[in-house]
Amino acid sequence: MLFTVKDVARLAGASKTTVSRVMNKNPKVKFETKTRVLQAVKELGYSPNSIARALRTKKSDVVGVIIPRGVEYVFSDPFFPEIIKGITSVLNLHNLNLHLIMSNSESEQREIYSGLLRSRRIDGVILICSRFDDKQYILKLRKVPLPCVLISRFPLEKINYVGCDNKQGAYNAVEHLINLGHRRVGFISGSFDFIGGVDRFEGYKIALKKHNLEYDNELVAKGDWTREGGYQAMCELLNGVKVPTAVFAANDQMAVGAVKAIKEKGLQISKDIAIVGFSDTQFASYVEPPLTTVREPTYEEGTLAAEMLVKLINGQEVKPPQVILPTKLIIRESCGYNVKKMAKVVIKQ
Amino acid sequence: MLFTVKDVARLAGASKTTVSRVMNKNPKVKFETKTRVLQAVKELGYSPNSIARALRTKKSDVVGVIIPRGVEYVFSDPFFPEIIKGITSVLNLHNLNLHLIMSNSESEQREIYSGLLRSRRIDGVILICSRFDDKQYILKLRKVPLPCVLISRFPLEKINYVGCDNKQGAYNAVEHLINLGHRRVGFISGSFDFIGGVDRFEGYKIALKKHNLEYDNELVAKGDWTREGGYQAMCELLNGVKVPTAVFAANDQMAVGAVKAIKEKGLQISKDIAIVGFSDTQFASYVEPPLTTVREPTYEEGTLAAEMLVKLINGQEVKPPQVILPTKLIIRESCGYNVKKMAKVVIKQ
DNA sequence: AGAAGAAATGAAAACGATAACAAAAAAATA
DNA sequence: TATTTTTTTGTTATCGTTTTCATTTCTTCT
Repeated sequence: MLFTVKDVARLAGASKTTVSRVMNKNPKVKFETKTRVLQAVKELGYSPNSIARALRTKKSDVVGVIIPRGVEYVFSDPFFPEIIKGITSVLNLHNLNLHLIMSNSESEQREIYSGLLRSRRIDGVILICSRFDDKQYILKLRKVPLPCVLISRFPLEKINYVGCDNKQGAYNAVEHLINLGHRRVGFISGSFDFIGGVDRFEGYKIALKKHNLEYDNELVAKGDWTREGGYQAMCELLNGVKVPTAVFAANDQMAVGAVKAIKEKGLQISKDIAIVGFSDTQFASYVEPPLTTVREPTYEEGTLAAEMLVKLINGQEVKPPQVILPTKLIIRESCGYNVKKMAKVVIKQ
Repeated sequence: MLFTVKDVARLAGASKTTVSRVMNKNPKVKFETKTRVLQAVKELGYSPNSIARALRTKKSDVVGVIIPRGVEYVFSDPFFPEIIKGITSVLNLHNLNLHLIMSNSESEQREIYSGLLRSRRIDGVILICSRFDDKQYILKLRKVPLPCVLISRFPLEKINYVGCDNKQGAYNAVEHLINLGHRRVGFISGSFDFIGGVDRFEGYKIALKKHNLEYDNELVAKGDWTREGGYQAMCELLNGVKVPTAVFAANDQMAVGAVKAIKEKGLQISKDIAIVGFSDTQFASYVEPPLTTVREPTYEEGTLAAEMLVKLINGQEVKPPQVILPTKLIIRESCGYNVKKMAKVVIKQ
């Protein structure tokens, strides 16, 4: 049996208002009545109807997390659970609930935006976006309007987001290779409809420039974020006129594919061709040899985004509206090391 | 600006009730008035307040998915996103929303059960359970009461669940090894607080028995589902008095760890020691050599559970209340093959 | 002790939808 | 045309809270 304030009020010999005050920890209730009410609450196992409360207060205490179709796998594998864990850790702290919105198709996606966001079911939204195409949805969100935080940098003004520094991360990876003595550093790109794909490519180019190496189209092959794509791209590079001595792949999956291609060619990783990945997904360390890669602070992206959103919902100001978290180069065994430069390099598990 | 039925009614020159009827596709509205109302709806960009509707109808159109702390990683990696994808694909079809409940601690877990489930915020629950300990929560759920479907077999009567056939899967894996000619088949177990851990162990033992091989404690080492645990367990086996010629690990992560240990010992996978994993996670195919493993139909578990729950919510009968989905042995390269038995074995990518 | 002020409590309205019932309009029948 | 039946529409109550405002009770001070 489910009870209401009315039941509690009757049992405690108080009014509905008083019961409500007790439930909401309003201090203007005499200690004695409070205990009487709490006793009744306990006795009946009463828990307020959050729907009714939401209707009256116009606050649902629910946050929507939107995951556009396709994002969860393409980029990196434990991305999705990790980011959700980060988000929930913060939301739980604030007694907020999480609505997971995962569209399986473009049309579903559209419905979500037209219906759900206006249904007052949600106090704010975290949008895990990553493609330039997501712009249309972001603009719609703004019109609702609903507090909103993106996960991933996005080239739009006046928007809240938290992302990781893809450009700098890529830069560090490539610089690492150059510091090891490599002059012919190849790149296996992701697709360029992804923001991260473009940024990582940028970082690659900037690193070359900084070290006076000329950008060479022959050293770049296009992948599609998958292992198979990485494998194909590496084959291209291996069969090209200029075979690179080191390759930076825009994510770990492709790096793993590249490793396979290199091995099949009878070459040795790190000795013949060094390789660096991006994201530090689990298989980066599973592969033989363990992959040097760029670690993305996925969990922190989740927590930060959630914290930002909570502030927005509470009408507080969000200090820097846009946050780019630093990445970290994780050095394992896929690049070996140049003895001359060894002082600069710390081998890490 | 957000509008209500009242606004639409005024603009369309109709009553609130009529507007409500149109929104709910009630057929008893004259075509002419219907179009007038829809015109007004469009003009104002009206969308019903789902909170108010939920209060009145006592249906929130929200389904809770509970993921107890720790489950998402221990078992197998893409488990979590894959199962969620399966669930959402069905829920979206029925216009149901998904509340993701992820507790970060035991105390949070407890709060969830005492508060959220009674808050009428949810019409039903999918509980991704896997430990015997989860029993307490299941029992609480029953008391609420709230339609509920478990993902994972659970040793309780009169409960709805969908799981995969861990026992048969393990059986098949071990039988495969035996068919290849192996007589000394080892087992790396997971922890036994997990239902799947016990079932897979059972399957191992049954397969031995069926083929007249005696169970031998010396051939069994305890892991903890992690790669590191698998590595340690394999080391134990390798240093034991009876070194197995084949090993079945209760999940892929441990299998990968075992592979590492075997390689370090200077032995060759499949030639010296064959190995089979469980789950067919992504790294099963990433490892060198690609792992023979048992595929768990994760996505289908999600869809089926969601379909069952939808039926329960609608008061329909759920035909078989408990479903065990079959697994599939994926044969790759970690076991090689016995020429004599080859006819039985199909090599697969 | 009585008045003024503060603290605690309660009655009634409101949030925005739907449901039950009643009434009006249209169609069918006599 | 009058009457019955059917279709369509509208009125009012309701879901379970919180909020506003009024009232009561308790303190404090002269």
